[in-house]
Amino acid sequence: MIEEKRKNLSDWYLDVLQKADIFDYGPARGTIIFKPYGYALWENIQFYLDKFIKEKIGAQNVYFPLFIPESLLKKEKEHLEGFSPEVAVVTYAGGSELEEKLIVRPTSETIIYDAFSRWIKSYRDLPLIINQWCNVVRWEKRPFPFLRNTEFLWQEGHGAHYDHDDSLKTVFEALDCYIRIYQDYLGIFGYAGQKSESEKFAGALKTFTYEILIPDGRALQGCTSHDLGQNFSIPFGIKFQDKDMSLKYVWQNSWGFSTRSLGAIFLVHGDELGLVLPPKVAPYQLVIVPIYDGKNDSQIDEFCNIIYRKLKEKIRVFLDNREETPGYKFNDWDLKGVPFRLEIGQQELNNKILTFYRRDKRERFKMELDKFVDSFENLIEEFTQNLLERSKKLTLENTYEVENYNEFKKIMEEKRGFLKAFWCEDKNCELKIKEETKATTRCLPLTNEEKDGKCIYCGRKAKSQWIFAQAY
RNA sequence: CGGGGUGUGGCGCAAUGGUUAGCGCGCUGGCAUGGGGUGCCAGAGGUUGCGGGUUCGAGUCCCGCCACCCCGACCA
Repeated sequence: MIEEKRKNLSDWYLDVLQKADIFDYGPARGTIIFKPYGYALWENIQFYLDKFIKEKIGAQNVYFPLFIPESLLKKEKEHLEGFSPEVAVVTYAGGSELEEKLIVRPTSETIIYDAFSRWIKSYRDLPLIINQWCNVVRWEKRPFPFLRNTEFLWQEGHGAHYDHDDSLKTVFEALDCYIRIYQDYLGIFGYAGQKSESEKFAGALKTFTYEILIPDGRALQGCTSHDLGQNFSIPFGIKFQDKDMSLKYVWQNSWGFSTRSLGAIFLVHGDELGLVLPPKVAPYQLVIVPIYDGKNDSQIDEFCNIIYRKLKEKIRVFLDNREETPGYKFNDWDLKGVPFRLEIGQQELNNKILTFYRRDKRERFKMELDKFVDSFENLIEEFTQNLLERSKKLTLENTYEVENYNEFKKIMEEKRGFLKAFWCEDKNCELKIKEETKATTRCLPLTNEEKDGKCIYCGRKAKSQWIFAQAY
């Protein structure tokens, strides 16, 4: 809908990602292999997010087991019901049937909170905030690389707090970290907000999210941060003795950010030449392409090597001296989405002014090497902002404030996108809208101000405009 | 699980029931080229998804199975 050249976004995506050496399919359905170039991207995101999690949220990293005894998963009813359709279960191991089945974790609330119940005894033990980087397995009906893998990588953070306010503070700190990663590092705009009752995490009081518009008009849930209230602490018996000697249950939260974010990067920024990777997390921030002429090849090589050594200290750089034509390499690096390129040939040999190229604008520019190195931080900041602006523009241009249901249906049929509409917050209206238009509530934006309105579906009184879209 | 589709070198495809299953991309070796997917030469690479059946003869026809893909319900 939005970009002519990406009419078939799914084909474009699968084709480009495989050509760009991001991933390969795994042998089991719904699994993928992260190839070095794809995995490096995740490692770089991890680097920044991990720092945020430790410094801004105050969490410590841990690692819990992959297997969860079935009895633990059963302790919280809503959680169990939410996840049981998509869990993988080990029933046979070591040559015989297991006495108790083992769940391959779809998320780790239960196994972590079982430990919390033993670790937390006193108000002095609070808050307890931990985080783990791990894989989880969810048997999705229809897998799609990065956006819905059977197995995916993420971090999941878990906080146990003295009271609800303290827990909520962490809920919003986590959400804020995710928004900062998406906006300041990945250049991806979205709507931060609260999930509806039916869309929230199984077992949570409230779920907060960052909803991203994909150029085909559908919405991607970019992360989640849950206010768990005391829904888990009560069944798991996570209680502490307070100063006044009374026993109290902790207030909890959990929050996660996954490799789905890579899918968002590819889909939101990519163009007809291929990927456009945000420079702060791109595996290579710059690639040097030597352009040989058959006469001065050794001098060009030497010159490239000097520049390479100099850039290497501050920039993730790759020197591409493969035996391919320059045109081939240009296209290859455009496809792989490397943010900057430096072209070194006869013209540059005895010259201080070098030829650079930036992927987002597809423009060449001339600059002295030292100046480039000195202004690199600013350049990647500006590059990221440019991506964010584009993404924001796309999102705003495809956000429609609608007041009658026919218009709503028409937009969903013709172009999709985000639809902002009053909703009475009755589940039945939400369900009917989904059945009739495929759109579900994505979130109630945090910036929402309550006012008088009428539900887009039933016409009854409504106080807030929700964001609707077709979910990815 | 429902609806549709496809299985042939690594990938994309071709092959009226009839010799030794072809082509493009990619890969290997070589020569030239080199500022936006360059050209030529020489190579390597196959139990046609699996199992039956029909036939003088099956990639091709029939039956069964399996796998994967697309569309829906589920979903970070």
